[in-house]
Amino acid sequence: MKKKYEDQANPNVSVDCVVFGFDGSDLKVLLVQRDLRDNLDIDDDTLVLPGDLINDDEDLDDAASRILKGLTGIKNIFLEQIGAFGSPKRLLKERDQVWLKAIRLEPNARVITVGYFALINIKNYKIKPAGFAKHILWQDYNAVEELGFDHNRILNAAISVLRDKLYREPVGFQLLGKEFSLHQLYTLYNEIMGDDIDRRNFRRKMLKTGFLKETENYQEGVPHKPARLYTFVKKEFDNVSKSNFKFY
Amino acid sequence: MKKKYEDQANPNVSVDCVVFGFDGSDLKVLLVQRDLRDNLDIDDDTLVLPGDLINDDEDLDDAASRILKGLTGIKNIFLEQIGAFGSPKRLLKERDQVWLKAIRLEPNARVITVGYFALINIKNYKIKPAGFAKHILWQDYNAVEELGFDHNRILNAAISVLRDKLYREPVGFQLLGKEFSLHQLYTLYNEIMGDDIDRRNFRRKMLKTGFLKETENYQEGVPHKPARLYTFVKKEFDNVSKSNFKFY
DNA sequence: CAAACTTAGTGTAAAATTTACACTTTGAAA
DNA sequence: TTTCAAAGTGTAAATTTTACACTAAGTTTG
Repeated sequence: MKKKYEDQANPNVSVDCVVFGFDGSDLKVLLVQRDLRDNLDIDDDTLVLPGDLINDDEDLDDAASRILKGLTGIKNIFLEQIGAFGSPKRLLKERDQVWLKAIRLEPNARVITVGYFALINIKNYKIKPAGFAKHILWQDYNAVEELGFDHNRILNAAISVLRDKLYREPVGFQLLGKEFSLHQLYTLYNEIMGDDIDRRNFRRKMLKTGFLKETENYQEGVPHKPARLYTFVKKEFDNVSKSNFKFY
Repeated sequence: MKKKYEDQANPNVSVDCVVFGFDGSDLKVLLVQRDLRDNLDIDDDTLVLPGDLINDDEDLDDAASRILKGLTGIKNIFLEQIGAFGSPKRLLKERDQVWLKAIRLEPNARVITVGYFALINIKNYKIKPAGFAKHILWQDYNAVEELGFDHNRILNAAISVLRDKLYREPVGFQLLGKEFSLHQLYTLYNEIMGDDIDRRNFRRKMLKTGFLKETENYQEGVPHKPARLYTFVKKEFDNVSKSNFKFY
């Protein structure tokens, strides 16, 4: 099944997206089983990052958005480029070649890919069980094994960028709901940064800055004392960030 | 004059390099006057970043090295990718179109470019006056005006990356000679970071870490007390950097 | 309904880091 | 020998970071 738009597709440039999600305790990545996605009748359960060739008249960012829209149905996801991956050998694994020959008009073309990373709130954009569910899955970041193409490399680059951004930009909130408890934020940082952050110090540091606004709402349905929920106020962060604020 | 290797060139992917140098007081960028470089008889004094289409069998990093080797004659330059630039409109300025039509086999091809930035010690790699000098120049970073294509955008991205790296990685030493005075290092940071760093505190912070090794040499030929020269010891830095060391 | 469980929520003191700040020294040039 | 330019040097105050442990509140279980 060749894609219908492949006649506008540029054979040499693709985009691949690392979509991170957080389920409250673990970091997840969105992966695709490419043979199912592409309806191929080949023996290949290889997982890959969602991606595609770009169209000739399409901006790179737009290509990434298009791919994510196709997967999650949602536009306006937090999305940022992480760089280009262009080893001439990046498509030479045997199974990758089989896939390329089955799907691409020019399977031998040199393809460089541009990596993106996206952050979404898993609960907001639940993958629809029908159709999609067969070939798309949230996998625990720590459970990811060998992916197709050079996608492990892209994933590694993405996690570095994510850690870096978590450290100095208010991107963690993208992974949480609009309202969240300090504990959820704490767990997120603790999990992704890998460090062992002091819970009390974390709380104080976050609250002191003033960019977390207390709501009147509390957690519901939890089997313990419900935590107060907060929202992130970007305007306040912009003040703080000028003074070189660092998250943990 | 079509380039001789253009038959191996991939028409859709190029590489552009932002080469930074430091002359002791100002940050410089290496620019090329493209009509002279390409021996074109067109009325166009547009300056651009050094760059070229990649070859089909060539890694992106290698393409960047090739370009820099061509310009400076030197391999093993500090070189790092800063990302892909792929707006479909990036080549549409009128003068850019004239140039493309004069030089490219496929002047209308969609080209995405991968930006690199390089740091070199100006004194080590002086541009040879013969031949080169006509079309290549070190320009003060602050004096850069409108460049061809989307190269101002690439330059902006590069300076951000440079500042970021100077802040947390020992890359400043790439811009200096093997032996340097603390004052030279200070000037470099002060100039590029734009901040007003306290000289005494800077000295102390740098020395305390232990990755600067005192030599027995002093500046020569300066009309004042000559400063002691230091070298950077990477091994020592690697210890320090684990504890999340930050330059200014 | 009482006990057990789980997470929420809170303060302080010591250590480390950052900041602000000014005068003396040394060599070359005038 | 005077002048000039940068080299080189220390301290005290303020701020930030770190380490650390108990009580409160709601749910579940026996």
